Formats: sequence, structure tokens, C-alpha cells
Amino acid sequence: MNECLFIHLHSILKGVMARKIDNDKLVRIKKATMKTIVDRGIEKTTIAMIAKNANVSGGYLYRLYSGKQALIDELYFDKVVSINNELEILINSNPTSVTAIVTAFIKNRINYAVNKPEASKFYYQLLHNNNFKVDKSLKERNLLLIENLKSIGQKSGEIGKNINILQIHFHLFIYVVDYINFKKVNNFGIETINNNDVIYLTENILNILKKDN
Amino acid sequence: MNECLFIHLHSILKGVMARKIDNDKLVRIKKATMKTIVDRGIEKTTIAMIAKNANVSGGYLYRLYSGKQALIDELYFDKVVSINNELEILINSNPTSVTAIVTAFIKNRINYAVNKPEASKFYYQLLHNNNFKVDKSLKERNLLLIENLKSIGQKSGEIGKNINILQIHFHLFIYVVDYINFKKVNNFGIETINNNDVIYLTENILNILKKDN
DNA sequence: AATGTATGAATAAACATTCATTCATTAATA
DNA sequence: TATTAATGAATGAATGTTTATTCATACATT
Repeated sequence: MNECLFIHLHSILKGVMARKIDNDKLVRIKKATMKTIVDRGIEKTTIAMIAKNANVSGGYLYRLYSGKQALIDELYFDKVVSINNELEILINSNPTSVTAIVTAFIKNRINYAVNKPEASKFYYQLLHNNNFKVDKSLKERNLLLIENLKSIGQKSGEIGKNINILQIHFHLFIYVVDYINFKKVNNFGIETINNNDVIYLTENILNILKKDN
Repeated sequence: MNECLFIHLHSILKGVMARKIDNDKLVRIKKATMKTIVDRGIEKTTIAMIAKNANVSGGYLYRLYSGKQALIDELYFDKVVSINNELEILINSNPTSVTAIVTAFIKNRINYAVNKPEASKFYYQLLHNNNFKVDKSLKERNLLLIENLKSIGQKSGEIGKNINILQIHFHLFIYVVDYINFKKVNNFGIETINNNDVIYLTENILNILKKDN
């Protein structure tokens, strides 16, 4: 007993690991989850399929995630957080110009859609799925960022007096993502999203936000 | 064999029915399907739940539909067809004004969202689900309608030269639906969609379509 | 009595999740 | 250095649940 305990503590302190963790595995699982959901839809995606696409045994997923819902949740929430982080950085580095912030934000969305099509489509699907909602604190953080943006715009005259938070949120976070996805999916599979779309979307949004209704 | 055939034809000709069909059933099933999907999401919706909500036996659904997918498909396609019918009527009755068509179209979408919230939310969910795509002929019909709208707008000067079909489609069929749903869902459950939104959305869309990029 | 409507228990397939087992790696020992 | 013991990583067959679908039966109407 004592000896056993000793050996155990010893091995912990020494950092003993019976087998090197294949660090790639987590990445493979994340990619496979997104790819499978994009290819087949959430309803038809099974743990077995994800595991197969990730070259991992079925049971192994449960070592890293408590279940299917948790796995998808985490991937989605990560993405939502990182988009908000991004917006925060853009606001802090352009404290007087909504145009600059929106332009950069849209540019990032388009780059993301082009460079990480799987992740981008995955995010788009979950954005419109009622079973995956972000939690309250995340929503509140987002509202605060939009408030910041609004006050910048009202000082500079880029945002009209009667524009409200939800209108800004909708056009920045939903309109843009939907438009990009729509254009990619519908143009006969040819990826036509490009820098012209940055200008197009930015102008549309700024006009909408400027206008007093 | 002959006799059997005779009896069958006879019963058809005479309109013999062993039991009066409960005509309400089909309506109940349709409503229950939409409600269940809106409440729980497509993934978590089962035939058993739909049947229970419709006060119908589980097996009875298979008398009217070949299966779950066919049931949902049909409800969705019906809606897509009726929206296109509606647009066609609006185009025919306003052959020179895009503004009139778009205003009426948006008014209808908002009325629909307010008066048939369940059906409206159901449509919204399927609009963004990859597993439910409308077939080619329906897509083509829609494109033709949009072409009509475009040529009206280019004669009247309401639609810019460089605007393409997909841009018109996106703003009329996706932007509007998404905005209405977003406003309904996010305003803390209070239904704030009203006639001001008709003006707001119409102005936004017409500005976007007018602008030459 | 004849016949189509409607039921819901039974069936079989699909699925998420678990867990006994195997495997790879390292530390300790000789 | 070679061997062994210990440990946690990883597996995948087994489990139990959920689900869509079927079908033998009961029911209502003419």
C-alpha cells in the first residue's frame, strides 16, 4: 500500500506517461466533426462516422468530450468566442472609424470562408440551428462590443440616431455570414467570393446603419 | 379476380367509404410536424412525437406520407411553391414598379410571421438546412421570376445595371426572412415586428438593388 | 357483410455510450 | 544493456436505448 502510493506519486512527479499522446488526434477529431457535419448535416452525423473520418476509435471520443452534443457545442462556442475576440481587437485598434472596423471584419469573414471552407460552413450551419445556442455571458459580451461600435459610429456620424443594437448585430453577424455562404453555395460550386464582395458588403451595411429611419 | 376488380371499381364509382376520413387529421399532422420541429429542432423530432401532438396513431402517418423525410419535404416544398406563386402574382399585378412588388412581398412575409408563427419558423429552419433542398425545376422557376423582376427594375431605373440575379434572390428571399426571424427571436420573446419593419426592409433592399457597384 | 380507416404493439435497424481488454511507453531493476 | 513491472492511451465489441417503419387486428360506415 505505502509502496504502491510511493510509486504512484513518484511516477506523477516524474511526469511518467505510459504512451505519448497523439496530439494530432484532437485536431483530427475537430476537423472530422466539422467535415462530417458539413457533408451530411447534423441529423445524419453519427459518432461512428466522425471517429472513422478522424481515424480514431469510437470510444476514444469520450475521453476528450462527454458526448456528441458537448463535442459540437465546444467547436461552435470556440468559433463564436474567436469572432468576438476579433471584433474586440478591431474596435480597440480603430477607435474612431466604424468603416475601418466593418471593412476589416468583413475581410476577415471572407478570408475565413475561402481559406477554411469546412470550418466556415460548419459555423454557418450552427448559426441557424436552434439546438445550439450560445450562453448568456457570451451574448452579453457581444452586446457590449456592439454598444462600443455604436457609440463610435454615433460620434463620427457613421451610425444614425435611431439605429439599435439588434440591427447592428444582425447586419454584422448574420447578414455577412449568410451572404458569403449563399454566394459560395449557389454559384454552381465556383468560389466567386473575392475582394469586390468586401466593398459590396461594407457599403451595404454602412448605408443601412447610416440611414435614420 | 374479376369479381374483386368489379367490386373495387364499383366502390370507387359509388364513392363508398368504409369510414369517413377525418379530414382534420391531415391538417393536424401538418401543424404538429411544424410545431414539433420548431419546438425541438429537426434532429430531436421523432415520428412518435409528431403523431402524439397530432392525436393520431404512429402508423397512420405512413398512410399519408411515405416516411419522415417525405413528410417534412412536402411541407417545405409547399411553402416554397406558395411563396413563388405569391411573387408571380405580385409581378403580374405590378408590371412596372419593383418598389410596389417588394413592399407587398415584405408585407406578406411579416404578416405570415405574425399570423402563422409556427409555419414561419418552420420555413426559416428548413431554409438553412442542407438536408432539405428544393428541386431543380423549382429553382429554375424562381430564377425566371427574379429575371422578370430584374427587367422591370432596369426599365424603371429601380435596379442598377450590374446587379445580378443572385443578389436579388438573396436579399428578397433570405435577407428578409432572416431579419424577421432574428427580430422575433431576439427581442426577449416580445413580438416587435410591425409595419415599420416593412418600410425599413423595403428601403434597405431597394437601396442595395439601386446602387451600381 | 363488405370494405376501407385507423390503431398501436412488434420489429428491425441505427445509434450513443460504456468498458473489458490490448498496446505502447517509461522507470526500475539486475 | 536487457528485462520486467507499472501505467495510462486507445480500441472496438457489447450494451441498452431510441427510432422509423410495418402489419395483424379492430373499428366504423354503407
